[in-house]
Amino acid sequence: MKPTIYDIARLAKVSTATVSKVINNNGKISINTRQRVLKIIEELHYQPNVLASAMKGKLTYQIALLIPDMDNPIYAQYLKSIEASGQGFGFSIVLCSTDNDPEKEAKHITLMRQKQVDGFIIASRFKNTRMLEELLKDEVPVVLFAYEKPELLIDSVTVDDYQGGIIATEHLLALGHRRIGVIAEETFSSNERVRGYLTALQNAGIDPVESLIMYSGHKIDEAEATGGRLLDLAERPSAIFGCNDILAVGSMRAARIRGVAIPEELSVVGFDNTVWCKIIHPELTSVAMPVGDLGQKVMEVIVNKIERGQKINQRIRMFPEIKVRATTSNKQ
Amino acid sequence: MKPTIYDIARLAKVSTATVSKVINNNGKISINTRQRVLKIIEELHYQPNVLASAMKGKLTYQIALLIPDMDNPIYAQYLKSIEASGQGFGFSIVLCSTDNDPEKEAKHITLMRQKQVDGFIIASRFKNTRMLEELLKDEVPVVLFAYEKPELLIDSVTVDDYQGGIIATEHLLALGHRRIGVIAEETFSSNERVRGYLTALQNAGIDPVESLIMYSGHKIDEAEATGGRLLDLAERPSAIFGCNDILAVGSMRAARIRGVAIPEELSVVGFDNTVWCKIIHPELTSVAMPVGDLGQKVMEVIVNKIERGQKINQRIRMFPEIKVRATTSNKQ
DNA sequence: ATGAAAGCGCTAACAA
DNA sequence: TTGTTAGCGCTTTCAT
Repeated sequence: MKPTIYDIARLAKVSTATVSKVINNNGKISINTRQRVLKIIEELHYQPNVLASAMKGKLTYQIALLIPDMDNPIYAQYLKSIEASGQGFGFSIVLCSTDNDPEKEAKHITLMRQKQVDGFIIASRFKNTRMLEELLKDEVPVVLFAYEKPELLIDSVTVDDYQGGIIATEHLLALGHRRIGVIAEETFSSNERVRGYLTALQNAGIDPVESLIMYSGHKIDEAEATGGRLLDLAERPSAIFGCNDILAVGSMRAARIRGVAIPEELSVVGFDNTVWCKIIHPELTSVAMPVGDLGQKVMEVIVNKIERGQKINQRIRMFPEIKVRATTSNKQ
Repeated sequence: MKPTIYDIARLAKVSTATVSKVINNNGKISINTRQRVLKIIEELHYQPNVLASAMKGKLTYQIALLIPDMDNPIYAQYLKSIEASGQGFGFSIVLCSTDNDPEKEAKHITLMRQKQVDGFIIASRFKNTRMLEELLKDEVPVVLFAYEKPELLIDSVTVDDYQGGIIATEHLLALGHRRIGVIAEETFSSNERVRGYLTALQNAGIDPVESLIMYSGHKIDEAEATGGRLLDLAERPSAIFGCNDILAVGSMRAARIRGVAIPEELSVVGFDNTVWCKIIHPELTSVAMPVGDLGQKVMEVIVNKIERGQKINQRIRMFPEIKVRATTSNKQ
């Protein structure tokens, strides 16, 4: 059997209370007793049972991360970043793939609450608003990541998507492009990026053309099809802004199929700056978010809520920056 | 306060024992009592506390997944597949990124044991053999995934890497290639794939050329450099087998830089059949493992160990198959 | 069919 | 400085 605190107490000839104090470094313990207890702990390879301590109102040091799926490489990066900063704060991450399914979202949340996780990080999108409201009502620590829910008073840590849309579009405008297509998804972030695109056009005194704004599913094939529709327009855009790298890469494929040269005949900008940018040819210009900092920040926020019951509500938006690569050039 | 089993018992005018039996569907409970209890549970939105039940010797329904990192897209796929089948079995996955660091491996294992996870799935590589032996000694359920440790009596679920190496090489041989380079990593799987490569050459009556077998780090830049060394050989190979897609894609980049046309002047085969194969141009021929089936299998194995204490040791190897795409063609 | 009660391993208030 | 003890929420044995 695994040794318990009782075994340690017995062998060290002290009470379990003393052992507990030694383990948790609180209360006053004489140096002698402490050493003796520590020695026994060492000898028996004693490991405190986190469950039992959580039962007494302590934390489980587990945070559930709800994320749509791992097919989009940016989600893998989110996960990596959040898990890494979690380690720094002493929290483990329980992964919950939602597949954009509100049912699954609800099941995960229910299950994770039964497992007494200390909080929830919800990444990228979440359909089940009812569930979110319930968490809020029950004062469960929740923070949204790379996602906002303006209608709810709920903390979030995101990149400034609107700003990102502006940056991407201004980059293309500066290269002389006037007819700029955009491919978006039906998500909050995507819409913000489109809003940035419109602002940038307006600032440049260009009237937005509705037919240049297209919506696509999140699979690469759908992106390719949508990019194709943009390229098949009677008056073809000279540049495309994909609201994420998948959408941009899909457009690049559509261009290749049609023999449209990138960047000579078509400039393309993506968003997320995933590794795809560097493996595709030509390398993709993309708007980068500071994923590492975002992960760090979201853990800070949720840990403050968990450990200090911090109630301050905040929407943190960090700045994106554009990584210029080979898919964008002056309009010819 | 969240309702406990006592609240339910009180309101339903039964004992906690009865409530417990209703929740767990065991013992004999009259239909009336059951209904009454269920109704109260419903009304209070009662959620049993998994911690407390785990304290009484039940499971936590959590499995720790140790995985090197998320940068390799195949790991993200592993994770996705394992998490999905975990859901099917009612187990959650706690993610532990090891970064190939034996210290981190050890820290995670210690921590996860304190958190009383029911078992461990260790994916792809694991350096800390001492830790592994300790788990085995303590009879903690562990299964290796996409990784084997021949010197230890430990269960594993993998693809048949040796066979995969044969398949990849035979594909190239069938296309008329004789001088085939290979880029490997210093891992068990990679070595198996190289072994398959050697076997296939031998079967074809070709003497392996030592200088055509190169080892690379796991980053794309390192792969590109190594691919470059292969291409800069006085007598350049007409085909390269990359022991994973990163290595293959790195070679493709090296080829592009040197103006070596793929597949006309160089055929390339990868391994893992990640999404990279479909986004790179030309699309990469790659050996695919049945990731979904592997994930399913590994959960089956570990859940049998956890729930039925199954002791049967087994190494399960599933069959790979090649997905032929555009990077391979007849030697010209 | 139902309930009383012990106890899982730990923490913390209180006593000594 | 150290120990006693009550309980966290649940399961399970043994009575009834």
